[in-house]
Amino acid sequence: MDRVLLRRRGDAVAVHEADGTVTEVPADGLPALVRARAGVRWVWDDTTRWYPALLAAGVRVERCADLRLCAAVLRRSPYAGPDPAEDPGWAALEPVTAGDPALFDLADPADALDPVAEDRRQQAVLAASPQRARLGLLLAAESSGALAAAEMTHTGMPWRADVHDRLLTGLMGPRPAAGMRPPVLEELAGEVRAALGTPDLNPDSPAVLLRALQTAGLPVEDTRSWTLERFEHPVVAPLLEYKRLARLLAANGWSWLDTWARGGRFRPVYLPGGVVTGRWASSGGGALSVPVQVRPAAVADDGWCLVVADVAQLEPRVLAGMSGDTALADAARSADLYAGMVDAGVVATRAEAKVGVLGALYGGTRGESGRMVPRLARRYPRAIGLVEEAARAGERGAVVSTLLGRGSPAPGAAWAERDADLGEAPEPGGRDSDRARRAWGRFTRNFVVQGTGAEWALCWLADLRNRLWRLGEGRLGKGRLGDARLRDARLEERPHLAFFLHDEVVVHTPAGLADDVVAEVRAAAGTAGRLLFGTFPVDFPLDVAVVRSWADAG
DNA sequence: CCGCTTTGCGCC
DNA sequence: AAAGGGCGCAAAGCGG
Repeated sequence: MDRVLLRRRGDAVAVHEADGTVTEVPADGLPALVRARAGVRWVWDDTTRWYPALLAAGVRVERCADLRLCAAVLRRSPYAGPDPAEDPGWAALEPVTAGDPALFDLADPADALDPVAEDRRQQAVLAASPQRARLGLLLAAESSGALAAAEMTHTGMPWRADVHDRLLTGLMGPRPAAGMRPPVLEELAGEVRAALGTPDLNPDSPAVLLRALQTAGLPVEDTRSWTLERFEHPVVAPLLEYKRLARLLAANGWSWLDTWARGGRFRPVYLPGGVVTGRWASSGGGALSVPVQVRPAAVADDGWCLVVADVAQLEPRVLAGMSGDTALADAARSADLYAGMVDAGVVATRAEAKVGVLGALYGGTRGESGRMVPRLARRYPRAIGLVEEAARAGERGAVVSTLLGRGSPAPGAAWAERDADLGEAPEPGGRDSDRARRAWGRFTRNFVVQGTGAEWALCWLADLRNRLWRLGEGRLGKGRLGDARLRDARLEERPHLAFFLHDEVVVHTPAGLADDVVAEVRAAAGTAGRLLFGTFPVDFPLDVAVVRSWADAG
């Protein structure tokens, strides 16, 4: 496959071919060049600096290598090892977003880096890796994720502001003037003030509210809703309702609509590789926590629908695969892994199975979770052994790795942070440091599973992205649009990814292709399983729904 | 006045 | 009923 590197040269772009020849095109000629060369893997410093403009010009890229993201993976990977030859500028390079001043900055730090040398270095590191196949897959998946992320920001999630507005109005009354409370919230605030005998109380202030609650005789140390729920007092009901609505107003109210859901689309900014485990982070709009409450506003365009798919119990299935635990994989043969554990007689109830598995993944030690884990360890020694070993490694300060070779950060500054998080003064005798060590062990325990789960999801997304494109190609070519339109059919005119969150995707598709999309979503999950675990028999069943509104899924 | 931290809560 | 991992965000609070 051709590997062609693009490099900015003032107003032009230098095009470096695999055979070493270099040509230059003016920047505005790039979309045509990229469109003309299907099948190329485009190598560039950072997808966020190249791809949005191509998408805006109607050009979709099939493959790329994102040197920034790949450098970050290699920097920490135990399959690569530290490379003193890396220019530290790569570690300092930040992604950019539209409207970001850095985009228009003449002194973009990316331009001081040498992508040709960096690509050569990365290829050499990969070639020397003892786990070349896995690490190569991870780099490809990470880069593909960068493409998918840019595409989803470009196309956005269909979002009906009118539906969202009706929903808000129905819950809290009409939109108030800036800085005022909506009527229902004002009313609830009044009830809270009356119940506490504090006519001037601002319920938005936790400190003030806490003092008022204590003065009213409630023995609380904080104002969290699950703390309040424990008490019978006239203030509890209106206060909980106030908090629920105030939260919705602040996080996904009218100002969120104004800012993030303009033009009929919600366009979050995804940050691939933004979490140490390899999960994506997001910036702006709170894409990682779109409350169930507002999902009715995500409605497909007329004549289109949403295909919503999520993986049931991704992490325990991934654990079965990476540990080669056939007993756990047997339980995972069931569409409900927890039910599979009950059927196998490991635990008595589904609830026990769930709490036990979560305890194993997160390091739960107390309560029912702590009691369940030893039972699971007897039945699933390889799976539990893998996470226990990851925890022990973290406790002694060692680095752990995902299946494909994403390395955990070394403990160091983070240990000090963890101590600070616990909010306790250092004690002589090492109790705090033991506590920090165990906390780090819980992190590394979870890292290997969460991180490998993120790798599965990346492979799923990458394969699905290509399948959706081809699906659009075939149907548009044969069908309604005809050959002339085919070449010009943009991403947003075909079935496309609209949203992604850890283990869930939403595809926006012409209604007539929905069944094909469902098949492709399932096929892509099969691909991801084989890419990570080969022939090891672990299933990744999906819950899939074809709906008009996101709220109708699940 | 700004910018950072804390609090509380949404998601997987 | 809460616990155990990972996040982002808004408002309030606070220090400079």
